[in-house]
Amino acid sequence: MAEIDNKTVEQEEIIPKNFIQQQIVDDLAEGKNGGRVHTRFPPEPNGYLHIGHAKSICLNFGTAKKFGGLTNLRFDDTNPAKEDTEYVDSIMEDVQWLGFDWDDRLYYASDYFDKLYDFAVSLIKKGKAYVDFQSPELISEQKGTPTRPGSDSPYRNTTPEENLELFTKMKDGFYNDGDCVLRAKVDMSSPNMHMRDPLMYRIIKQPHHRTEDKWCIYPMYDYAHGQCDYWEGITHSICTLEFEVHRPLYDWFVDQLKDSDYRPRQIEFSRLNLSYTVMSKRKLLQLVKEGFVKGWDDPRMPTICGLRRRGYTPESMRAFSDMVGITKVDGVTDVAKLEFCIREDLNKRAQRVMGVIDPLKIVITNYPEGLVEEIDAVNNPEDESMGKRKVPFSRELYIEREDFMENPPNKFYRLSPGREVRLRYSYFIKCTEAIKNEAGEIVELHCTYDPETKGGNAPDGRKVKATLHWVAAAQAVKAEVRLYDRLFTDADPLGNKEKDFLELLNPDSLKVLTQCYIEPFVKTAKPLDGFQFERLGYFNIDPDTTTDHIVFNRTVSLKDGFKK
RNA sequence: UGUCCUGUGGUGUAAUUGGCAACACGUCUGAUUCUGGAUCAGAAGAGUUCAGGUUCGAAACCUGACAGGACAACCA
Repeated sequence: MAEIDNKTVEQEEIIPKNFIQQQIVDDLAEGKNGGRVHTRFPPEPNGYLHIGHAKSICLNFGTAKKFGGLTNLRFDDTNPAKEDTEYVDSIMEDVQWLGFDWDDRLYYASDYFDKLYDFAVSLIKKGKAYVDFQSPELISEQKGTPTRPGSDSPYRNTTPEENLELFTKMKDGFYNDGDCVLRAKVDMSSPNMHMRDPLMYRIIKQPHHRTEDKWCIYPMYDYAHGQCDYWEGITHSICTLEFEVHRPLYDWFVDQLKDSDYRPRQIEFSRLNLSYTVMSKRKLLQLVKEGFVKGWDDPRMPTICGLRRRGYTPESMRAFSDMVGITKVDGVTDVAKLEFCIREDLNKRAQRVMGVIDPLKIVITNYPEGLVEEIDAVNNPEDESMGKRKVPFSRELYIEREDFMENPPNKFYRLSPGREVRLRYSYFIKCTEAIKNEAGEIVELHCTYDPETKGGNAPDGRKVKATLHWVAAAQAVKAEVRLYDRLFTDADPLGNKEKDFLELLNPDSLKVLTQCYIEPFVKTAKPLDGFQFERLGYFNIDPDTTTDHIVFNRTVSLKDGFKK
C-alpha cells in the first residue's frame, strides 16, 4: 500500500450524523488504519451522473472531510464495451460543479490493469484461479440458483502450470471473446451466488478509452474494485445496497492480497429514489436514446447536468443530500424536498425581476400617451445589499392573464371589473372595461390609474388586496419560457406492475410559451443566470438563448397560497 | 423452498446505545406583508409491522411470524 499522509483526527470531537459515520468513529476508536479516513467516489464512465450520485458524492467527500481525511475520484473503467471519454469529462465537470475536489487523486481502474494481472497470476500459482473454457450458458447452469447449490466446472482442477499457460494465451489474444474466462476458485456450494467461483477476467477485443489495444482481457468489477481500494489505501469503501451480497467476495480477494493489518471496509447504504422520476442509468439512457427527452441535460432529467440547466444550484443540491440522510432503508424521497431546497436557496439570492408569461394587454386610459416613467424596484427584499433598479412604466402594459377575472369567485382578490389593485412598485389601477373579440374572449383591459398612488401607496391610506406584476409593453423584452412539470405521472414509475414506465411519461412535462414579456433588466443576462420572476417562480437563462432570442427555463414555481 | 438486508406520522430521518418517540418536508390554521412568496405563531398527524418473551422500564435486546428489497450479467 502506498504511503498516505492524511491526518488523523480526535474522534471525540466528531458527532456522527449517520450509521456510516458511526462505524467510522468506532473504527477510529479501535485504532484501525492508523487513524486514517480515506474514501473514494468510483463512477463507471458509461453515463451521466444523476442526483443519486450527487448524494453519494456528498457522502464520500463530505464524510472524509469531516474526519480530516481524503477522497479519491476513481473511474471504474473495466468494460471498454460500454465506456467512453465523453462520460469521463462530464463526470469530472459535475463533481467539481457540485463543489468537491479530488486534488491530484484522480485514478482509473485501468491504472491497475498490470497489478491486477500480476495478482491474478499469483492466485493461479496458488491454485486459487483457473481458466474455464465452458460456454457462458454452461457456466451459468453450473452455478445453480439462489436456492440450489452449484456444481464444479470440469476445468476446476486444472494444474496451476497449465492455467498459467492458458491465462497467458488469453492475455496474448490467442482466444476470442467468449472462448474462455478466468475464475476464482472459491466455493460452488456457497449460499451466496457471488462466491460460486466468480469470473475474474473475460475477453473483450475492443480498444479501451485509455489503455487502447494493450489488453484484450478485462477484469470484472468484483475482481477489480476491492483491490483498487486496497492499493489506494481506501479505508471506507461506501457503496449502494445492491453490493451488499458482494461484500464476502470483496473481503475474499482482499484477504488474498493484504500483507498488513490495513484493510478497506465496504459499507452499503440505500440509493436515492425520487418521486416522479427514474434514477437508473439504463432507463435514463433509454429516455435520451429514444428521444423522450432532448438529451442528458434536458431540464426534466434528474441528472446533475439536467438540474444545473434547470437552474438548480450546487448549494441546493448539497442541502438536499444532507436533508435526505443516509440509511439502509430503501424508500422514495418526495421531490417536494428537492423543490424546497432550491426555493430556500434562491429566495435568499435570486435577483427579482418582473415577467409576464401569459400576457393580457392593459391600457391605462388616463395615463399620458408617450410618457415613460422610471420606477424604482427592489432587487431582492431578502438582501438589502443587492440594491435597486429602474423599471419602465407607461400607458400600455401587460399583466398576467390569470390575474384578471371577469366574474371572480369569493377568494379571488386580484383584478376584476371595478376593482382596484396595485401594480407592484408603481400605481393603483382600477379596471373600467374588458374588451372582447367576436369569440367573446377578453383581448384587452381598460384601466384608470390614481396618480396620487405613485410608488405604490395611497396618501388617503386606502388599501388594496392584491399586488400584480407587470411589464411596459413597448420596453419589455420578448422571450420564450419553458415550463417543466414532473417527467412521470406516477410517483413510482417503475413500481407500477401494469404499465411500462414509458407509458407513464407525463405528456405535459414540457410547455413552451413563446409570447412572454420580461422587463428590460434581463437583457444582459448570461446563460444559467437565475432570477425570480415575482409572484411566478424562479427562472434561469437557457443555453439555447441567442442574441435575438432569449429563452428561460422555469426552475421551480413559487409556493402558491391561492387555492381555488 | 436458500442466503443476506430492511420495517418509526403522508414522505425523509432522529431518539447520545434500555428511560416521557424528536426534527425536517408536506398538509391545515392564524398574524403580518407592496410577491397569495418570504417571515412569525400555532395545529393535526406515528405509540415505532404483528405476536410473544427478557426487564422496574423496550422503537432499541431475544424468539417467531408477516411485509418489502437484493442475489442465479463474460454489467457496474
